[in-house]
Amino acid sequence: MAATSIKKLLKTRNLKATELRMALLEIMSNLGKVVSYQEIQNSLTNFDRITLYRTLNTFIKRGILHKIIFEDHQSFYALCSIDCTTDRHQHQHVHFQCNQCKEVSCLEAKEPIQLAISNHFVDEIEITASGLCQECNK
Amino acid sequence: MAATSIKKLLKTRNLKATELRMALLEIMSNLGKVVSYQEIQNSLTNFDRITLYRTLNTFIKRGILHKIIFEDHQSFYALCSIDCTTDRHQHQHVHFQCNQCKEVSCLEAKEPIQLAISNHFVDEIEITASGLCQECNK
DNA sequence: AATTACAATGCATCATTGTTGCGTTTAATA
DNA sequence: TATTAAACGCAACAATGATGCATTGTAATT
Repeated sequence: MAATSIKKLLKTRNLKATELRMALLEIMSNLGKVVSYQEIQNSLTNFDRITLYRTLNTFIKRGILHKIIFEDHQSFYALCSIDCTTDRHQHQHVHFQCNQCKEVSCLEAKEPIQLAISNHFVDEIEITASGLCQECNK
Repeated sequence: MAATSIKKLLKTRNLKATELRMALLEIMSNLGKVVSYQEIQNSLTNFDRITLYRTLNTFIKRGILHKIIFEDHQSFYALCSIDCTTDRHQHQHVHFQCNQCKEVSCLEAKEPIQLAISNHFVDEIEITASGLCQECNK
């Protein structure tokens, strides 16, 4: 994603194009995958921990990023699809973590994921799976 | 669960029946629901934080408890079904959190949950959903 | 019932992350 | 360029995760 596109994205969400925000989105789009909090920290230089914390939360709230939590409490972040808005995240995918290489990926579902539970109103569904990824399964 | 049953359970997992372990399992089985880490701490008296931490981890490793993590990093714990062993957790259910009362429940699936991803080996699947529970949806 | 072995505890210690308040700085607009 | 609200950066604190190690307690044996 070019710097101008990033600025446009931020503008649509009523967010100022600050240094850390630009750097973060550039890293995320360059890596083009799900990244761990660790990776984000390692990729950034001269940043304030609290600002990063707030930036991530802001991005999640505004539908720019989404967060995935696995059993070991590690947080992962991924750029949202174009459908996500400030109001609502629209995810139709499964989050998969490879037990071997520990990489996380978003696997798009072909059909909307449905889940009916009697007498419950189901708002959001999150599916995480683990096993071996394409590479490690060879 | 009676004290003798708890002792038996611990014995089958090669664990000593210590005070905290007995107290923890008694609380879990009395409450008979998914409990948050907070609730566990509040229900216990005179306990060491690190011992509790290790006890929970031990129980998870031995297939006595399973842990559920929601977006807000709060941990929840539930007694495993009888099928879980030291080697492997066997869960065929969905974890549901109510957005209103914040209660978490395990909803048993009628059929085994399957998920096929091309070229991946899928080992474990975890489904979490949120919305309104039976009570709050009235 | 006393002895023994080792599992489990309790304490110290440190790291990481989450969270909030507040004064200062900066981006975006006029 | 001046203005203003948003965002930052720092301080401070809480909660949890994690490990080492000496001490204690459980469970099996004698």
